[in-house]
Amino acid sequence: MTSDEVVWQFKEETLPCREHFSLEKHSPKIIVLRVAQELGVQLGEEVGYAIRFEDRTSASTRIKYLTDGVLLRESLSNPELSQYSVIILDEAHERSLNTDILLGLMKRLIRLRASNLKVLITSATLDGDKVSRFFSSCPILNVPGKLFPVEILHSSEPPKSYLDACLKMAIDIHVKEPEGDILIFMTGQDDIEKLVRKLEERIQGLEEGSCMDAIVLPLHGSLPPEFYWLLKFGLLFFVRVFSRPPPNCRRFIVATNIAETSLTVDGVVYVIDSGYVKQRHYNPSTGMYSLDVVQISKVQANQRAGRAGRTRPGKCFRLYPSIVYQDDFLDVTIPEIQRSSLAGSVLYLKSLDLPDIDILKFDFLDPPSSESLEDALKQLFLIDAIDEHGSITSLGRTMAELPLEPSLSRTLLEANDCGCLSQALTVVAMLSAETSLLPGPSKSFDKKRKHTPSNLPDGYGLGDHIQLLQIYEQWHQTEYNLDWCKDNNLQVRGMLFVKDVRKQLSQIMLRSAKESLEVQTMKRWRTNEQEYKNLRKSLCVGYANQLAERMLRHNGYQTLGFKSQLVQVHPSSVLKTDDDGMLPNYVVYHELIATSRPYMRNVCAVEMSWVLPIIRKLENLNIKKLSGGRFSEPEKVSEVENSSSTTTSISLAQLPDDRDNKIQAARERFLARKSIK
DNA sequence: GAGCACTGC
Repeated sequence: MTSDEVVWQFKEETLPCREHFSLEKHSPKIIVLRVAQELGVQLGEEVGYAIRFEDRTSASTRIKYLTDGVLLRESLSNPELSQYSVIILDEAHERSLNTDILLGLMKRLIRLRASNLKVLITSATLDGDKVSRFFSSCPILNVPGKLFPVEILHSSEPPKSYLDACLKMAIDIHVKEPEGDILIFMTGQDDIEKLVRKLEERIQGLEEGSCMDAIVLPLHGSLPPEFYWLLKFGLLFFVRVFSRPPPNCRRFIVATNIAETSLTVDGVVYVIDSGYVKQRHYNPSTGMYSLDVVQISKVQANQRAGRAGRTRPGKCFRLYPSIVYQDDFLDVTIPEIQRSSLAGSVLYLKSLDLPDIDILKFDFLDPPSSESLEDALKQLFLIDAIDEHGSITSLGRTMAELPLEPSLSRTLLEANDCGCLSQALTVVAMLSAETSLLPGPSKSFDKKRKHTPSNLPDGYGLGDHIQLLQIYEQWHQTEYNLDWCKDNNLQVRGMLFVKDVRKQLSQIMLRSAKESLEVQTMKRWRTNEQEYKNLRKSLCVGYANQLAERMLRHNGYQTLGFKSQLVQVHPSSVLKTDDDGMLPNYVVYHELIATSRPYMRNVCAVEMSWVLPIIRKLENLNIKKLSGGRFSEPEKVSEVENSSSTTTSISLAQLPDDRDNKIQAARERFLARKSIK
């Protein structure tokens, strides 16, 4: 369950207080409040909820609302989920990684608990027949929607520049169509800001009195959450165009796909759909993530159109021809499970110890590629979570209990042995919130300044992890002063999240902590030199699969792993060169991300003596053993033969080639169009 | 020299 329409259907006075000003996090809370009210019971008694940092349930709870992630955690300690007699999986069409795993687990549970468990899967758009087939032809219930009709109009040909096309279309609607807000779907913050500026210019250029007033509002994830409330209640604090408030004022809302499902804006009558979305995609053969602009799916296109028909009949203007929609768009969005690294999920499933389940043949609604599973096994082996036969180790079991990616869990366990657990907890928590810490490109600031524009520490040049640690330590010394965050350009929301995560991880680690964390915290918060070293060593163990070696007389790096890549340190890194201008010989990285080039983001210097045992382990890696004979090393013949022979030897379903081609073609078309303007 | 769609355990 994520933030939901229901949020917006409540009156202001029923809203609970908002600690951290985080709206999304509390939406289940609001729904559950309504249910408790209607049943006339106290929240937390018969009706309760559980979300990441909060459990409001008791022994008397009969209806429990929880997120898919929390339910997965629960099945870790009770795989039969015996405390529940009915499980409703909501929003299944969103196909989150967690929901997909739950669908597989539910299929097994239904078999095991046929007599005393009922499962209901609800979905706005998911293909009912497919799910029914998956669950051995279970019955399908159709509940008709309550949307008003939406007229869909396609452009006759693809635009040369979709930004300009959005601009023109929006102005056209404003001049010609009767009142009603306009929702424009763009791909990212950058384009949104550009379009907002252009729209404002154009609107100001319109003849006074020729049409109604207008206000242009951006809507994307990095806006402060307070903004959503203002948007909701029509309070116009972004009044830059016309100061006169509604009713005689049209809102232009320029949004990312956050407005597709997560947020509903009342009053939208017109939708402009660019047909594109930004999507993160993991490539298991390179271990690299990329954030690409891709064509949306038919499901997404229809979801966007539906946003026009929530209050009255509306219109959706698609900036692409209907033939493109018909022939080029995928039917459904690629589920997250086919776009992510699976190390965490595979470890989780292995730790469940289901005797009747073979992880590599796990029954997914849409199975991930075998390449992706193979990649996950190799990653897990290198960090000692599974042994050479693919069985989970006791270390792996502890790792699975931590709500972290396996590399970070491994780092914590190693740090526990090295006496720097407190520091590692901080680094790991900081990394969990990393993207929401720094407010991004500060255009108003001096661009020539390097790296850390403020008084923030520099990690002694040893790397970004050390810097993250130092930042949190400084914040700690101000007794978590929120003004300090603002002064240093750190997002308050992000820092508070880090504090929550750190606390949660500490509690889980307490069970296996070598030295009481109390003691560690009592020690001075200033980390000493030996602790920095131990911390880097722990990171090296955790990131065994994310190592890189500098090339000779060159500051480029080569990743050390099953598939070597040429990469560079991301320019935002605080890693420093030595007196000869050279970067460290060995580094670990948090993430490989392909943007203009393949970059290592969040880099930390490590020593060769720590790297050698890992290289030895890499040499012993045997995928055939790891997968119980399911996968085998590609035979070393020619490149072409090689790839065809591996595909045929694999029994699991692969991504259909056709789909990959479609995605690639769409990306190329988009890039071509962007470069034209 | 570069850039961050969206969730959330």
